Amino acid sequence: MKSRPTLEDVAGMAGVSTATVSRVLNEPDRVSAETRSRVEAAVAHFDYTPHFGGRALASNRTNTVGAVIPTMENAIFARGLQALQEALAETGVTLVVATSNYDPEREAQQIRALLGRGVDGLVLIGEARDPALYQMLERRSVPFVLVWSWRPDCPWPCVGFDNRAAARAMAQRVLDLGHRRVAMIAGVTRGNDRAAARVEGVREALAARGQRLDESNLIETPYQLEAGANAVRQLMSATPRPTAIVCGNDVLAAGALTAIRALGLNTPADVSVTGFDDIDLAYVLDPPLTTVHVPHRRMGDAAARLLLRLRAQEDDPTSVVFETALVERGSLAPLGA
Amino acid sequence: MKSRPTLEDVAGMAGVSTATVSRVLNEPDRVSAETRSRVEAAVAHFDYTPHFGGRALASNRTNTVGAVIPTMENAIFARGLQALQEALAETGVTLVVATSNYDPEREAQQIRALLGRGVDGLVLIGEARDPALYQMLERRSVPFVLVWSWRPDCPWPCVGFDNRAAARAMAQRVLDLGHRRVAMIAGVTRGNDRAAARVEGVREALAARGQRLDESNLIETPYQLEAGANAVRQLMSATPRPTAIVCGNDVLAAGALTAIRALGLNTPADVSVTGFDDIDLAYVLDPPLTTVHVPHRRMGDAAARLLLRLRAQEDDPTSVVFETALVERGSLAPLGA
DNA sequence: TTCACAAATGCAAGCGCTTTTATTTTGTTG
DNA sequence: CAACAAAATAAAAGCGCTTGCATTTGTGAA
Repeated sequence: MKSRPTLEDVAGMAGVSTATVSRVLNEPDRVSAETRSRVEAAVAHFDYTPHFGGRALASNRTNTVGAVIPTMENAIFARGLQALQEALAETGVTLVVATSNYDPEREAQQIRALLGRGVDGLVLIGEARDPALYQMLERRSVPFVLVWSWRPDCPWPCVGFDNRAAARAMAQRVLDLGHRRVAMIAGVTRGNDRAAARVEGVREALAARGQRLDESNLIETPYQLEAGANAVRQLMSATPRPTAIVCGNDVLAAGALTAIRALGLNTPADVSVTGFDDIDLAYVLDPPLTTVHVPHRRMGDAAARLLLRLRAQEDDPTSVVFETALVERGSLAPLGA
Repeated sequence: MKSRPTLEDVAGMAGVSTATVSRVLNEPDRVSAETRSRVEAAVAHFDYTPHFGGRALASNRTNTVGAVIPTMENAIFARGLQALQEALAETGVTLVVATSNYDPEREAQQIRALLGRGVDGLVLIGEARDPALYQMLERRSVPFVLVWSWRPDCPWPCVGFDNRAAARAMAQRVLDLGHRRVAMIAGVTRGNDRAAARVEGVREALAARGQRLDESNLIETPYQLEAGANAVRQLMSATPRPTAIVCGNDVLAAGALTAIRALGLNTPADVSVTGFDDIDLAYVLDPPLTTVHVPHRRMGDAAARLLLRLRAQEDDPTSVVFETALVERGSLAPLGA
């Protein structure tokens, strides 16, 4: 019986048509001040809020954008999302988040689910995905932005950084410090261009010095503490042992540090370790982690702005690249120091 | 020109009415197998997906539930949300997340925003909030579940644990180990019943031994690494210094450990530290953190189930309490050990 | 005063779907 | 094979809102 108030109720009370109430809500300037205040009073009286479905149907917009991220459990995405959300909220747009757990099939599924929810924009992590998916997005003309990765000539609108160059720089630094036996603990590269680019970057740096990352010195594993720890145990059982371990992200590096300590070894005296991302975790570790700083918040923010512009089609916005920075802390030291 | 396909398009192609197509989509069993496959073919042909707004308007449901959490940047919420989302997804329900940054006003605002988005259920963190908000939720008969806190006789459906009892147990343990100068770094208690309950718990344990937590030994500060570090600097400048610091959560404890190290002191030799939550961070710290384990995932899962039952109104579901466990690691040691 | 024009508002047609009710088809039974 | 019940489908009425167009009102210039 006590069903929610509708536009009509409000209009009735204010003595205007529903069209006018709608205008007060959406384009207040088009209504005279007097009428507006009368309508606003009625709105307040009923504690009226527009019906989302009705609105979406009539206007064919939901003011919702979706994001599909690998996981909420890595602080980097959490942080980026927060910024994304805040920037979108300024324009009255809501963010809906779904997770893929680094599984391409699951990601595709989640994208479909979000489209089904009527999102009018999409934020996706990285570039690697089935071309059919991109086709579908274009066919439905859903604006989207790729975040977290960037490369020259990427055909899609991106907001990211050059993972490969950043990883290369880190590996170069490791080599500059005299290390020659360098191993890498990488993330899973299938369906993850960021992880793959980081491996490539390290490979390039090594190649430039005439070295290579052979199979025994490269372990690919999920981005989890335990996985990082396991990888270290495997790497450190080789003879000779590596003197430096470059990790695909900070979580792997944290697991690595813990395992190294458990083995009775010392970082960086016995083996140096580097991370990637520069999450908070990195500087509470002991020793604090030398890592690559990535401006997650700023990326989230930029992604929001780019997406909003795409949606408004005001111009033809282009990709945004961010610089990364090598942050030197205690976990990387010169060989033999 | 190439507007999206509608039910009518599909119906036309399959040679049935729109009602039948709708049934195929929503209650497949009510349609004969033959018709169904014909419709499904047409759906596939158009790559049809129902229009969210139309659906929401006609059925008056969005199959969306909202959650307002303090922040995505603390792993505990991230983890709980992940579980929540997964459990909801099994029923085809989408989760929309908003953040309040521990600000009650902002939380209220976000709740309103979610209601405006037509969520048909709500997950909120903790119990402390303006009674007017609860009234509004009841008036609109929006089902909701409170997570993360629990106390006897809580009038709302809760899925949580007894923060006070857990904190009390931790403080008791600290006292049992011989500590007499105990300090606490707590979270901000305004609008945060979990933080407040944890302080109370510690107070109770101390009181039971004839001690009290005086002003100089209790610092209330935001849940941030830097804040934990600052608090430690302040506490350790007192004479005599505390021998044990109980922290309101693991993030504060991590900041504390880092600052203690920076002061040239040793944990636990010079001062013991305890945390709360048992996030991954806790066991990669050095020393690993003695803390209270909280089953975040299971809470998220249980919250989803409870909310779905509330929504279906099949019965009158009751609150769920989880047990916590004291996890002893290296950061807490007997006094003088 | 009158007219042209702009501003303010009302009218009413949908938007795409669900759902109740009515109708047709199918199957069953004596 | 008629008679009826059950199953399958169609018809059509909205759900609450936005928006193009028509109408009314107010304004300044002629």
